[in-house]
Amino acid sequence: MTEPDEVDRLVAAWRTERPDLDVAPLEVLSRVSRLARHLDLARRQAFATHDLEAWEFDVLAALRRAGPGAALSPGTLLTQTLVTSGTMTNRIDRLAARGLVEREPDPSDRRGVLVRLTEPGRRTVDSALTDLLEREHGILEIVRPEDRVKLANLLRDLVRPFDNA
Amino acid sequence: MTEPDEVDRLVAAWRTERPDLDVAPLEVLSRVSRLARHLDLARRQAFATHDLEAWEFDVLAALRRAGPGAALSPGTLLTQTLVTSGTMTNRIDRLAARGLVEREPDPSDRRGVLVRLTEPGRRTVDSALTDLLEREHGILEIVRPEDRVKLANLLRDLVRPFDNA
DNA sequence: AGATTTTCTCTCGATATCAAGAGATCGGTC
DNA sequence: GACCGATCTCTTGATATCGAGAGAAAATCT
Repeated sequence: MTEPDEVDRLVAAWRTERPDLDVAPLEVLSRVSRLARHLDLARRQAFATHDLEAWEFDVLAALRRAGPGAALSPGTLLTQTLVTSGTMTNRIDRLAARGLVEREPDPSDRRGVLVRLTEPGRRTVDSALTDLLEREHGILEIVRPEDRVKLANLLRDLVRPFDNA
Repeated sequence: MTEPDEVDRLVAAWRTERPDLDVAPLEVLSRVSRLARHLDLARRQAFATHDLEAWEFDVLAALRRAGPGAALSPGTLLTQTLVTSGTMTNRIDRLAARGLVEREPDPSDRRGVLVRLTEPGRRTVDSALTDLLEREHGILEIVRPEDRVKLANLLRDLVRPFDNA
């Protein structure tokens, strides 16, 4: 251990007040939560340069990953972004108002709608992703390459039970 | 690597659509964000048994860590929980309405208020923490004890730059 | 002392989200 | 071929949060 961080202080405080409990899990899981919070802020900053909110990127990125010319249903998008259907309707509305996506009727299901990335939408998400990855690369630089792999593998083990369930 | 997870699929999709980019950072940082999301849900479930919302726990836990008989100002609480002052006012209102905390005037600053944990509040946060740690211990069981330490140390290195800034 | 700046909590208006349900269509079954 | 549950998107109402600012008291400066 090098220098104590906020979680070290948190854990120490709990050990004083609740010496009966084993608070060791916090050493890992509190750091995961806190790091995620900081990453969220960093993402927001990276996207702000491109006039993009974090939620906008999430939706555009899902469409971008689907490949050129692909169009996804709101249902698919909401399972990928983990929001409710009402929220997704609202998001698509606003993205369409900005001209970043288009809604079109699903030819094979008259209940359904397909959301397609426009050319400006593609350009926006592409440049935002480039920026984001640069910034994230900078965050990881402090960890040795072989430790990044180790980290990725351990985190995969921790996430898998949730993904499956 | 054992079996692919959601992030493996995400990374593979980006490598197909954006072969020009180095998406390796996502292997670590996307997993951090996703794991944090799942941990949030798990926390909510653990607290639901105690009729407690996650935000209620955050406030009560900060007070509990301050030690028996301690009372904290709203200002201190909001730096610890990273919300705005308007939000903290609302939270204290509701916690006080439930009888879990009490507001009292700050004897040394007439602008100020001190928030104190009531006895029911202390009991509630204590039992919720016990439950939470049990659940978190279960989540970490899949990782070997020495790897938990490794994980904690690597995560500390990643978080530290943010904590300092 | 008086004046100015800072600090502290609370109020208010706007907004994004969720949960629940409506309306329409699809897919399978009798 | 008509029902009937399942599925899909959108609407609506409630709520927690944020951001900006008000009001009061403290700290600082001249």
